[in-house]
Amino acid sequence: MVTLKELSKLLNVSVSTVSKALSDSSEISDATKRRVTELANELNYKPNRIAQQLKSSKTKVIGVVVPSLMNPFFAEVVHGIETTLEQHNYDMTVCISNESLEKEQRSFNLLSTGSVDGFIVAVARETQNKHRVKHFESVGKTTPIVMFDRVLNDVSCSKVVVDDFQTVYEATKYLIEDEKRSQILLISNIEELSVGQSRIKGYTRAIQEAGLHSSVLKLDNASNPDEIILRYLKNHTDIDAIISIDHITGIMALNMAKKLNKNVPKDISVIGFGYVDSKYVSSPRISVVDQKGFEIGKTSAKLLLDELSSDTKIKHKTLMVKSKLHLNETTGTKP
Amino acid sequence: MVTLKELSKLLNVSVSTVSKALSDSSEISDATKRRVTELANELNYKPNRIAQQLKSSKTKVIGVVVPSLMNPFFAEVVHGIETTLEQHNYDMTVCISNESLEKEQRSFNLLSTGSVDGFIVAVARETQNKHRVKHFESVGKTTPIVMFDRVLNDVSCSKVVVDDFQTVYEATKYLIEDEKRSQILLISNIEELSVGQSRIKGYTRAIQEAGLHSSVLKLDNASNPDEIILRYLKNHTDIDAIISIDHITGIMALNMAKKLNKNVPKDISVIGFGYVDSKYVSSPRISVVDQKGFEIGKTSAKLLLDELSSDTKIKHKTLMVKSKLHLNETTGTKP
DNA sequence: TTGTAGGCGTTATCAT
DNA sequence: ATGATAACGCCTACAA
Repeated sequence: MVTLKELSKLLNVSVSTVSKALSDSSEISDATKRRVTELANELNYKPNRIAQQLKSSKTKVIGVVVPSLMNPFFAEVVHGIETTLEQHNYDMTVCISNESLEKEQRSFNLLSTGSVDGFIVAVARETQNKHRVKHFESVGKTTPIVMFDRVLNDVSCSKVVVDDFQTVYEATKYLIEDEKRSQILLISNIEELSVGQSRIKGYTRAIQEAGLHSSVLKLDNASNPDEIILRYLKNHTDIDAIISIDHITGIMALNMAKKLNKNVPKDISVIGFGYVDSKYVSSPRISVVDQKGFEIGKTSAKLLLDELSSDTKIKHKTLMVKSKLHLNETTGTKP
Repeated sequence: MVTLKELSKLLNVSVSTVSKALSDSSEISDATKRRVTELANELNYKPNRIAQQLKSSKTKVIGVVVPSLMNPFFAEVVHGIETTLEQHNYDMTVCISNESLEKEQRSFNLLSTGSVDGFIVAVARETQNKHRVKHFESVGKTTPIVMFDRVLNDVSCSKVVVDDFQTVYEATKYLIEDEKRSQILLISNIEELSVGQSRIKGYTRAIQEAGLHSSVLKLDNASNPDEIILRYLKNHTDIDAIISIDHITGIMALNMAKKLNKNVPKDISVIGFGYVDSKYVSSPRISVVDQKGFEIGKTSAKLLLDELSSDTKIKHKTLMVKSKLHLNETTGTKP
């Protein structure tokens, strides 16, 4: 690792001259600038980022803490974050909480010691269930935090949320009004999460307003979700529409309906949740509520960078990224 | 951010005393140790990691550069990396190359300026196609690199590879010998990658050895891969087995076969590629070659950490993680 | 135009 | 047992 000091020795000038020359300072003569830059290029000099960080007490690194990367929604969000950060020459340190409170705390504590300029986080399941907020509050005092999707209302920080209630409300209404469905089943594997609850409420509201009967199938992280769905459909042959609120059970439900020789969408309409590419792994191509993970990631990163660059303390914002219902072949009577 | 200096002022002792007391040095009296640690706890002192990094010229951070996170294989690998790193108190900076050479180079150049102690990388498609290796070679001189899956043979560094040839060879042989299939179609969307070529070779070898006719359907990143597969199956009604070598076209092929009223696995056996959880989104549950992404991630991280901790320069190793064929319901005459 | 000196926060060596 | 000093690599106000 070649340093300013070494360059200065080789050139018989002082360290500060080298430093200034490399930053093209007007104080330095063109002649020395040339000499310096030439040697710097030759030896492939690159300023040591750690030293720069210590000096400036800015790292240009963001800590990203997510529950999982195997959930394509979070993978998409992280991708969105990376896209925006890289445009602004920021790096990201990614930590995976695995839905564990303790792991999340460790990540925050470790990274908040000067390693990152800010955080973007979707809080772990356990954290949300136990309502533990101390690690966010203590870190948040000195380092800006942006929460997305999984958000804690009682923590004061910026947030990027999804209109979960509204989206599912509208999707359900669509099934009722446009598709004339009346026995609509909601399938959930995330009912203990705040986002899950909002989605279920959206469904319930639409069902109630239409004077219909609501049916919610909770899978409780069972190991055989497909079989549970199959059994349910067998025992409730009147179901004529299914809406799933996570990224995988929609496709399962579609497959199970087909297994029971139901025609989709003629006999049963299906709407899944997640991201647009889901449609490629199902036949017919599944209609989905696109959570816009990429968008959420970009928005979160921008929000955080704004907060970091503004000298005046902005008060925390909450932005909403609207989901979008993509109708494909599992809805509509004419597929 | 409270520093040693501040503590030392408040306690009327020198900075070095505080530093030693906090690291429980035997030079310091128990009395002062107590005084120091008490105040440190009270003020929630945490050593500044950047300063430690500058002093020790070790960052305890690994740079991870992958082509994508939307491909569940890479997401799984990154998860495996994180799991191992976190056990050893390392963090990771994740960069997504998006299959772009230029982005990959930028990431390497930026991070190699003291930001990370080592790299784990799966090289981008473009890099592999254009055979550009300079950024790896120049960085590799000073910083250890581990390549996984997408590997460049002419770069000297440690590698973690998959036995692609052997795995597909065996899977094909299984279809031929155990399932008595004779018209086996291979579907590929990654034929330009080295791993894709190895897989195709494994297939071809098995087919040739059995004296059968080989058929390879290349999708060329088409926007309507499902339709291409459907058309192919329509025009080649004699196909009695399908093997896909990427993570998504296997499920597509299964769905298309069903659409043509083929019974899977009675009429057609299907084997996909990817990871075990794929089976949850298909019906019947798809048989897959599990690439063991998690394992690959853990192995890569361990290999790198070994290299970092050993003072003697180990020469570079190449490890192999064996894939495993998981037979589910899309193979076998008795599902 | 160039050089000197000090400091970012920590740690290690060498006095006292 | 405690403190002073230097150093990691960079930057910059101030001197020369």
